[in-house]
Amino acid sequence: MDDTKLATGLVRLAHLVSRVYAEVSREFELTPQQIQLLCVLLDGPTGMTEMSRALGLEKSSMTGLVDRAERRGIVVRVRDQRDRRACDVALTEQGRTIAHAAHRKVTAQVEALVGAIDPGDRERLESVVTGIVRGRDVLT
Amino acid sequence: MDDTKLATGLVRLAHLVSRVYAEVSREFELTPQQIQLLCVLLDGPTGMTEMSRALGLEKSSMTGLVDRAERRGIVVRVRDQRDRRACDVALTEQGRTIAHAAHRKVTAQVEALVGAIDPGDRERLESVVTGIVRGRDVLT
DNA sequence: GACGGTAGTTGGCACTGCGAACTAATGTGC
DNA sequence: GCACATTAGTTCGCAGTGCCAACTACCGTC
Repeated sequence: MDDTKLATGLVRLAHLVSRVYAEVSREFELTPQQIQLLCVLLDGPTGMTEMSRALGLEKSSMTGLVDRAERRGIVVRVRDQRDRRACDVALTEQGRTIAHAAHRKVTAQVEALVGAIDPGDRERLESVVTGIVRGRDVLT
Repeated sequence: MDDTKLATGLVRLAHLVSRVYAEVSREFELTPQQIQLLCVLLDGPTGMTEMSRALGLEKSSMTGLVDRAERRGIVVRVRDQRDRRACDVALTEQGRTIAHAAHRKVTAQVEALVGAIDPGDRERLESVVTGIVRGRDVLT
């Protein structure tokens, strides 16, 4: 019966983290989605379809997201030579800078959220969280 | 150095939970925000201002959110008698049903995500997570 | 009874994300 | 070598999100 308690706690924690994400994004005058896009691209230039998988979005949603990001000068579309239908999206210099800074800030604030906990607890929590996340997601 | 590992894991977890939330919401043909609204209201009728605090939104954003939810018949605005500026938002019967069902589904899916862990660890984690979350949030 | 604060709304804006329909290039089978 | 299905990405229309600034209406107080 109370095996929902941990789940509930994790959901709340997730909401909390989302707020941190949103706040940090605002500081950079970007949306959380745009920051997320940047973070995905830290792994290197990526095609639209692959990114849509990584972000869990429809391809059609990607188009707009990348359009707006490009307009802001944080990413660029690079036409693929081998396959002229395709294009890779890559970070601009500015985009890369923001991506790193945002990543640092989010990490720091989440770390602060967790605060001081017993080192043993931290390790346990870490391994559980890592286990849950493994092979499922792509992000920051 | 590796004190960023937990933070990173938590960010990924947050994204994962958001997806669960989004999927479940879609099953009910509602948005995550609308489901969130319902869950907050499970604690009882609530004024606009208080809800905006609970959800971390501007009051003006609440107006639209509640408008659309009301149009869908899942909540109602109840004019406050004592203070004629104010109103409480309350669940309709249908809203309550959905709120419970959605809560169950989200919890179950997150629980499934967590998977099997040692009962002792679970209890420990529960209290750690609860400790982090305490007094900061309101949600499911 | 004037006046400052509070509850909620309005309007304009940029952005999100979906589905369906589309264009253009690629690869496959015959 | 060409018809055909497939794949990459775009376009369009739509409902919804969330901010800010400005506003209305009501409350409490002096």
